[in-house]
Amino acid sequence: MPEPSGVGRPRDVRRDAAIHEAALALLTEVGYDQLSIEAIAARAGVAKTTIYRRYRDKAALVAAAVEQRQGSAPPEPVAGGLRENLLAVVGWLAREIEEQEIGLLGALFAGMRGDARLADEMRRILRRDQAAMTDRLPGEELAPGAAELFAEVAPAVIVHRIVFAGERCDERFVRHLVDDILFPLLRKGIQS
Amino acid sequence: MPEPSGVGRPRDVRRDAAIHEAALALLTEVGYDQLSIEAIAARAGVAKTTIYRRYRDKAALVAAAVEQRQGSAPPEPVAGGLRENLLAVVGWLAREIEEQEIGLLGALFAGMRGDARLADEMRRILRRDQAAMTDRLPGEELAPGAAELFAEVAPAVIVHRIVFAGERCDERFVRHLVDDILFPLLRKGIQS
Amino acid sequence: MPEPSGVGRPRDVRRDAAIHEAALALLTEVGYDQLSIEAIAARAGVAKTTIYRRYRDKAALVAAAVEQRQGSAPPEPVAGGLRENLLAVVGWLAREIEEQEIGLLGALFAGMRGDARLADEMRRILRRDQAAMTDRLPGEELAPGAAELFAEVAPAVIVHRIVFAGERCDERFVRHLVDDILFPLLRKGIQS
Amino acid sequence: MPEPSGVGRPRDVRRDAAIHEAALALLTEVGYDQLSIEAIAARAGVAKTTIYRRYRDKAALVAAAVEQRQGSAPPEPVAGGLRENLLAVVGWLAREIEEQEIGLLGALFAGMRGDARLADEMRRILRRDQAAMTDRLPGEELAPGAAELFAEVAPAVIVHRIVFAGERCDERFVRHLVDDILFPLLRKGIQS
DNA sequence: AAATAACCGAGACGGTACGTCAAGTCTTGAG
DNA sequence: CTCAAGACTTGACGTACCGTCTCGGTTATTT
Repeated sequence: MPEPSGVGRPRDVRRDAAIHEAALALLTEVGYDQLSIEAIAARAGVAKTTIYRRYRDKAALVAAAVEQRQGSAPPEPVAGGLRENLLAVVGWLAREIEEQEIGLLGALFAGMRGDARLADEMRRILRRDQAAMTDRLPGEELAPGAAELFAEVAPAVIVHRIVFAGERCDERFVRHLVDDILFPLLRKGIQS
Repeated sequence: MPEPSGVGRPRDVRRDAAIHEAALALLTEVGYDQLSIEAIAARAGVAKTTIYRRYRDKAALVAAAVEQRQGSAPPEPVAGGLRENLLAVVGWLAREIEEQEIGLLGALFAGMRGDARLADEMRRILRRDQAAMTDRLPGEELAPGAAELFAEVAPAVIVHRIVFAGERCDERFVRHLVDDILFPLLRKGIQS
Repeated sequence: MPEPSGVGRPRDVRRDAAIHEAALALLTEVGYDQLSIEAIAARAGVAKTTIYRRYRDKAALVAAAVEQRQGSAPPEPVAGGLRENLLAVVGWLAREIEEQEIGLLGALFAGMRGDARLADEMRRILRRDQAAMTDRLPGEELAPGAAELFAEVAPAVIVHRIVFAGERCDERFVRHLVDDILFPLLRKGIQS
Repeated sequence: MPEPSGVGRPRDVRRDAAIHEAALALLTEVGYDQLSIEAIAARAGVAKTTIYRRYRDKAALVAAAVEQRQGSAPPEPVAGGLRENLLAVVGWLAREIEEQEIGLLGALFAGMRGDARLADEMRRILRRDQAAMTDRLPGEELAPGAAELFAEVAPAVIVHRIVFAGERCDERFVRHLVDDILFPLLRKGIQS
């Protein structure tokens, strides 16, 4: 993509916003592979060329749209022990993924084939929140390496449930995930 | 799909095979969303009609092809304790997923939107091996509910690693998964 | 263009007709360079691909449409001498060119660049009527080589008048062309 | 087009020249309907705006470029009779047309539809040289009205040969045109 | 000297049409 | 009824130019 070089008429940022908005809306409405540039352009009230000037293809557009979107912030550490904080963070994560990441996951799966660059981009985005997320856990109760373990297991199980089991991540599931999996794994002094 | 009713010229089973073969080959070559019925027909040396007579659309075809494909069987239980058997089963699972399920995952993600029927179909297929798989684990060392936990965690972490981390599932990772996650979770008498 | 090979569903001849009709109509309405395949398809009630299956591009389509179109037949030889027959034939030719060849001329000029094949095609079409035309002239009054001379001069002057002078070819002009140019040139025994 | 009013920064005449040059070069290279303003601007090293400030559209630009281009002057009258002068003038005319008018003709045909103003402009340009041309012919040998007849027939037959017959205008053709057509028509005392 | 007015390059923008591709349906003729 | 071949409609693709419109910056003339 030819980056805007500063000379010439500057790009209209309202168009960027409109495109992102339309893309995200349609993404959640129809899913990734039913998503068409044509429809995004129409919804955004923008010419197709205006999109193609910015993004090489659908994958790049979705990546940008998702990156720019700001999800809600991870919850502040709460009073109480590790378990309470795990419940808070996992609950937040489950909602976050459930709400809008699904379309993104489709983009990732569908697009990473034949476009390693996109795959990397996606992974970068996905990792973005992880640091902030694991910071919320109280260090003193954690086993060594627990943060990595959390990032490895928690999103995996949540995504797996949503996509492969096709079930919601309700309160009960969050408690199950914390009590039966994460808490035993992460708390200090349990490693065999 | 109009099931063949028995009268008239019978369907040529060699065509079914050729179609499946071509579909799976192209699936791993180009990925799900670059997969075209047109190309499958060409590769299989078969008319498009012959495919549409059998499957409603691309999703159904892929589902059938994946279902019919026989992966290698899960390993027999080995002498030794739970850990050895976990290593064997997880190693097999990782190879299985790594080798060819990726295209299927793309299909699942991309297709489940707007086609709940397909999603269910896919889930049914995915669950098929799980029973056989968990049967391989020695019951006497397992905590109660361990089989479900295994099915919930192991594939999730493997898929997550491949897709989101974009890393291989080598021997080292398998040991890590078993020793740091599965073994602590599943062995009898560890539940708090 | 892949010629239809006989096997498979045959092309629908009514579509050919509709396409030709729409092309000729739009050609005379808007001219060659304002002519779009898209509009032809819409007018003919036919998909764009159905046109592109038959013709490589606009030029080829116009060539075919013009070729297929049957203009009126040249007039029968009339009683009377050479001059009367010349008047009849030239009058017919002028009307023929004036009515609908103009768009074709545009196609020819615009398209022969970069497509020698089309140019040849066009020339073939243009020459088609000439033989029939010159047959109408009474041989016994003609100087040797008069038929070639007629074909060389008469269409040239008519086209030149329409296009370059931008004037109609009325009765007066036809008489002028015959009396002042063609008759002196073609009648036997005048060669110096 | 807003004519430059004298105040403000004056237009850069070198740009006019560059635009004309590029236009004519591309015109002969790719033909009229493959000619794009975008390409002309690129070739001339000039912004599109700079062209659109001067010309309403492609047709106007081509018209101006062709008008400004100076072809070679018609030959001086030579010693000898009418035939020799005809040979000289027709030879010059054939070369002139053959060399570079073809693209112009395409412009004319393609553009006169829907732009009568352009057509008139073109005709004006085409007629420009005719007066000078016919002045070269020795009046005393000419039949009355011969100049008009020459202008009517000679360019017509030349253009027709190039475009419709697709053949070169070599020495032989020039002699044929003069001896078999123009000389008999134009010389004094031959009119029946 | 400043103000004004037009020129200029660069490129965004909404459009229109291009020519291609694949989807899924339909039609023919042969088996 | 199956099958191969291929026509057909539909709809999106990504590209190319169109002609218009900002921008920032550059000359000239006019005040």
